[in-house]
Amino acid sequence: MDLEWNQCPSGKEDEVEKLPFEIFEIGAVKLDEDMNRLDSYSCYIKPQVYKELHYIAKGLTHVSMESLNDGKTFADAVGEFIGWCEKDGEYRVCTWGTSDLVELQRNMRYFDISNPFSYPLFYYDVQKLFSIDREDGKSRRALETAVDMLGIEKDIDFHRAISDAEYTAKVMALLDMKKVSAYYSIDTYRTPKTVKEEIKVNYGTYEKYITKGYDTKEELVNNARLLATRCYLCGGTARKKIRWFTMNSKMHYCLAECRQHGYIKGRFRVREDEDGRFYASRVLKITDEAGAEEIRQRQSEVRKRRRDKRQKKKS
DNA sequence: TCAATGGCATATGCCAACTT
DNA sequence: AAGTTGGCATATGCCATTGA
Repeated sequence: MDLEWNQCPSGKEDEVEKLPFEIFEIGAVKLDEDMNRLDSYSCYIKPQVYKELHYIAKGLTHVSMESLNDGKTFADAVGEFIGWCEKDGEYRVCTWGTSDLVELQRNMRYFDISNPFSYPLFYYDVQKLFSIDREDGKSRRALETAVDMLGIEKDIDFHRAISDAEYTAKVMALLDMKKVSAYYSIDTYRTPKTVKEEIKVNYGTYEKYITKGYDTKEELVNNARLLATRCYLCGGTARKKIRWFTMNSKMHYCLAECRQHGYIKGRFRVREDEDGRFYASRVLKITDEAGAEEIRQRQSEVRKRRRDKRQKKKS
């Protein structure tokens, strides 16, 4: 799936706060389990909030307001699109990058449409899968770059919803899905409300954990479930070698050790959801002596920096 | 132009424990 | 008693990347 959206043409001062980006086009291609192309979907949406195109969006997509005004209401478009998704049975959304599902749900919330997606919402970020399969797993390539690297023919213009969906599908079809299929992403537009809704996924090489939301950061970062380090391979307690520490209040790190599986490095990031509640997304990962040493280094650097600050202040 | 992520960096202030 | 140190927390900004 790919979306095109517009933003306030006259700048942030005049924008509608709850809707920084207004979706005006939906495009999608449906693949089966074997990556065979089954069907496609495409539609325009008539703008309700920003009635002029921002010059960036206009230059990128080359659409005209005239054609958008012939489009459907957002509610009709979403209803139709979700119907198209569901008509052949179970489906999984795949996008290039992480932003489309966020903006889609933000638009749904703004236009008061109940969220049709299952919870928790797992999806494939094809940009990430491409990186895991063909690069270092961390790079974030532009769709056109990936298309070039894979030698896919560029027979249609980029930056239209349906064409980018077609290209994303073609990229995905060329990936080694046996290798990358385990690496699905977790959408956090809707965050866990209760402990029961919390999300913990074991990816084999690492474990991801999304906590519920708390009113204050203090409550969050002092929470026992967040701070506890259990080995995700055997379930045993992993004793802390270095307790949780932070460099900037957002990223926290620790080092633990499982009796059976050795060093486990932990990191969590404090995040804020749309309702202003604080939650954490934590990753535990088995590491080796070198990885452990990196954590020790990082901690001593933080200490040294603070020590230096003190002395500098005195002199 | 605007949103988001991750990494790195700077500055500041309070408190408790330890050292001198 | 005065000074030092680390822990903890807040705020901010830069860089590089992607998305529209």
